[in-house]
Amino acid sequence: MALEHAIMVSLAERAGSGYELARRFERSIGFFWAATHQQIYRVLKRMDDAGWVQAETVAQDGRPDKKVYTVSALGHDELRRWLAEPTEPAPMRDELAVKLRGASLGDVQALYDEVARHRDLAATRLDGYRVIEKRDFPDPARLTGRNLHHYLVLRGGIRVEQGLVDWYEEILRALEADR
Amino acid sequence: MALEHAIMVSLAERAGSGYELARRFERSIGFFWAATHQQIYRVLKRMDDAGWVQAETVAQDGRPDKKVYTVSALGHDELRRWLAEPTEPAPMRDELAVKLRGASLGDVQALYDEVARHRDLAATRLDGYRVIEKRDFPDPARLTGRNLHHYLVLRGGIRVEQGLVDWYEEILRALEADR
DNA sequence: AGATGCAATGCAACCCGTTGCATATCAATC
DNA sequence: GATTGATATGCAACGGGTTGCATTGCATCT
Repeated sequence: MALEHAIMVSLAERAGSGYELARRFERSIGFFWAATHQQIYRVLKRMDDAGWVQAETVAQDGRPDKKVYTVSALGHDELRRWLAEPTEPAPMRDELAVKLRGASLGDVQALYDEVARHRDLAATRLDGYRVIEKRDFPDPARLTGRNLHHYLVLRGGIRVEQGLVDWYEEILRALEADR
Repeated sequence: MALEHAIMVSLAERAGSGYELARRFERSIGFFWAATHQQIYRVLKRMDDAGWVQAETVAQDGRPDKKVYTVSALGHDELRRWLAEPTEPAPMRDELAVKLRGASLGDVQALYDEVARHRDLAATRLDGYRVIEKRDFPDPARLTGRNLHHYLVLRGGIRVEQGLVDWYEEILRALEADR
């Protein structure tokens, strides 16, 4: 599984607690690899047992203690091993596509509305990505190394969302013409 | 879950056995909702117990018996209920994106090769979709109802794969420029 | 004659993700 | 004074997906 490795990639960039990781997964990393705090805590513990990360308890004033995790040498070895390993493309899972395929067995107008809703959701996410793109990568041609890689991941998110928006609008146009 | 409903959508189009369904999931339906034969057999049994489908054992000569499943009235009710229900967009899961984000922690050249491999895989899938598009939907403007819906699902597959190919090529160009 | 492969169905074990719940501290608000 | 909300961590149960294995019959290939 890749959750361990996604967490280590994030921790290698900057050490952090489970709670902080959960918030990172809601933002940047979570755009292409989702995880809840329960998953993260469980996996962090497993990785601690395996020696991939080390925890340091940090007392804070005005807040509960936190455990700040760092990737160990063993963890870095594992990360390199995993990075070198080939990755199989994940099979697609699109529930809306299943509903579209079965649309004529139910209420086509309801599906139309649902597609419009998904279009709006995707357009909102796309806007969010574009804001990050302009804010964090104003001059993409000059990027190198890690920053370039981060930018390219964001580009993937933008392309996927744009593709979805275009698809949803094609569906809406076609369903209107079929009414 | 949607596997039950994906199976019912498929069975509503045409009755079939678990084995036949497994092959359909390798082709058309599986493009946007993957399932193995073990999953399918298990779920078919569950649906039979729930009364959503009915099985009829059919003897064949030269081949083992098969159980041909049909969607029952109760199953159609459940399908309509599910189709009317809102669908939440599934969170993305892209392992290659995680590796790209952590690329500088490992061998960047190996990642380059891996991206090239994924580009080739996506391009092959895309070609397959385009063949189906030309063969089964030569005149998309005239499509209506169920055929239109099937076409629109295929269009989604084409758009997604094309988006991936474009993304992978952007990555390859950028990594070359960064060498 | 033996091996491979396809058609056809199924069990069992394991892992992962989801959901619901629980707990504690402090700040800010009502 | 009580409630909400953020910070912070965690357990337990359930359900779905994955993987490995098992069986039977026939056809075809070596």
